[in-house]
Amino acid sequence: MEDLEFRTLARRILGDAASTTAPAGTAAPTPAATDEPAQLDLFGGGETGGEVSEAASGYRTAKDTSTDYQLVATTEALDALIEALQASDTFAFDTETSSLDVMTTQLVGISFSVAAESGFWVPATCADWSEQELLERLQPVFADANKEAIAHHFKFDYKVLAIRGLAFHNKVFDTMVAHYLIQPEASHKLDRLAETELGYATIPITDLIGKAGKAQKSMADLPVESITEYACEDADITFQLRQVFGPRLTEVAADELFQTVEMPLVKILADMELEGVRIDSDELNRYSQELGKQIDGLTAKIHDHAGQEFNIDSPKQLGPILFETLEIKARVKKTKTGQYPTGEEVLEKIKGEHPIVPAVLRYRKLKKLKSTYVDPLPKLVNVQSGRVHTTYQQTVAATGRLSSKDPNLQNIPIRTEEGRAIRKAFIPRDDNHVLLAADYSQVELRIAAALSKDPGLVDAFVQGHDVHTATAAKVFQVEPEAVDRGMRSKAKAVNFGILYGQGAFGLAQNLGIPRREAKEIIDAYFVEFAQLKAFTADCVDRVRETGYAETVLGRRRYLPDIASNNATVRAFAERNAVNAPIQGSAADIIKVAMVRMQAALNEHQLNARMIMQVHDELVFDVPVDEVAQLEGLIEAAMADAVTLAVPLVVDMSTGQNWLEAH
DNA sequence: TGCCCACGC
DNA sequence: GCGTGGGCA
Repeated sequence: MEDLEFRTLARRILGDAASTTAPAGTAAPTPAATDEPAQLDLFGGGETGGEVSEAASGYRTAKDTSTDYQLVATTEALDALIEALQASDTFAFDTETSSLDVMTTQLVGISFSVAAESGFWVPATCADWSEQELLERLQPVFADANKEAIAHHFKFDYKVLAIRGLAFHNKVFDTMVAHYLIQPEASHKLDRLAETELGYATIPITDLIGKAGKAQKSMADLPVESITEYACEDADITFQLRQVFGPRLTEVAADELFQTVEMPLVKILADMELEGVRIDSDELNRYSQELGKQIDGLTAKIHDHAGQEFNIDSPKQLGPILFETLEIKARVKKTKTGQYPTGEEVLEKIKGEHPIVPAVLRYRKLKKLKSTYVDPLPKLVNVQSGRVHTTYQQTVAATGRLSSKDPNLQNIPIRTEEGRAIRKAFIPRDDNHVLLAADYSQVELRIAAALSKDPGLVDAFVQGHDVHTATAAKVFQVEPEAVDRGMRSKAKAVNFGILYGQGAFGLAQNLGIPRREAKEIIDAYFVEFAQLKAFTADCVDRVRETGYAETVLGRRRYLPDIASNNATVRAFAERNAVNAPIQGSAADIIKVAMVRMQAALNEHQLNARMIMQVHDELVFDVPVDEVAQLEGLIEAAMADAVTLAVPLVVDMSTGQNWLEAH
């Protein structure tokens, strides 16, 4: 790769940028018409899979596309690139890193593209600059609020650069999130989209660093020149995808959702992840020891009962012990694999038959707690920050929800005493701070009420009544004062069932009652809440007509299975048709609240930080003297996120740990 | 690697 | 209904 000739560079870029158009034929993979040889041949004469994949897939590749990919490794070349970036009102970029762990990765370089089939690769360091010097040169580009930055999975690149002090003020267009709105359940990987949307097969990363395994190299191990084509291609493809997805977002009526919710949210999530959550590792380690002792005790007890040692974690071994050795009579049939069922539900039923059973149940609970939460959490604490830095995934849940991983902060136990102990280990940054948890009360049921306009349900919320008690009163035809716990819990189960599109079978299973009784309850329910019933039917009808379910902000979920000939498959789609608008609207609402809340924090220049999102709950790390002010801002941001036919109610509480903050 | 189970909303 | 993750086979 030659050093670029910067005098001609700007002219060439500007010329290209001026004539850039969205590529035609975005769907069908069309082999390139050009017989022009690729500019670069990094891999020698046909040693790699380029030709193979081209032949096999029919997609164009770098080899048969005339591209202008340039290495930028001199001050003159960098000057020209920055000039080109400043002359363009939009640019795509992509960071290359040595690993995918943002907190520890090295920055290898950044690629840019301001026009289709062209790109620039800028190594993080070279003879002419250090990493910091490079970022200082690029800072004005990223700080330009009038410029659009395009990236695929922007959150990752943003975090890598933000850690290094770069300030971002560009308008953001994340092609991954855009595609998530266009086709939520499809793959959003860049390589895949290059194929399906551009008919182009990218250079496999394995061509550079080898296949996964011990011998796999890191991006940082390669000579910078050899990365040029690969890195430029990513920025180029990203640039091209933006041209395709812009109009597509309009077609699916998702412009506003994208611009005003999802794009602002990307940066907010990134900042939450970088901020992290402080964990009391000592507390968890103590608890781990305690759990370990209890598990050992239970293991001995269980083996003692069984009269032999065996693997309690293995259903295959546990089954025969329970039902043959100990001859516990189970009124259950074996599973299709010929094994005894040992699920919690089964064991719960035969708890009284033999003392080994409750011991196994408790053993499982504690083992699960220890291996899923107590032991892994301290290992995920970043040594520098002393906090866990989760990753919020914005493009995986089909309904529009976020998900959280490494660690998953959205499934930390709360229901049992032993589980709740884990929440005690989530603590504020220091003695001067508290955790503040703010959660939407019954948000999905309120959405169901608002969307259906069912008078009974709407009334209960408008009057501020306990919705499950109000439901029970109607279903069981008694005064609200006469509703007992059993009635309320049954009503609660039906309310939840509605949200999940669940039928009599599911309800019966949940409540442990005969299916006939479950059906009676549901029938009575739908007599009282006839409009809610009509709403669920409308949801299904609309999906049949349009092909998709839709949330309050117009987020779509396509459900082609609604027309399936397979009754099971079709029924699943029908449940989704009811659930997706409800669950998805709840996701929309809290996302809006997060955007509003971050704006409020910025506007008032508070030191409080939003640090967690758990579907209907936001958690803040707050200086004690900001608590009162913050509560007012949260109430305003969350309760008024959208206007519905029922009020949104927000419950708030503070504490010295996450458990206390509930 | 896929399946089952269990945790959250 | 929507997820993530541990452990077995």
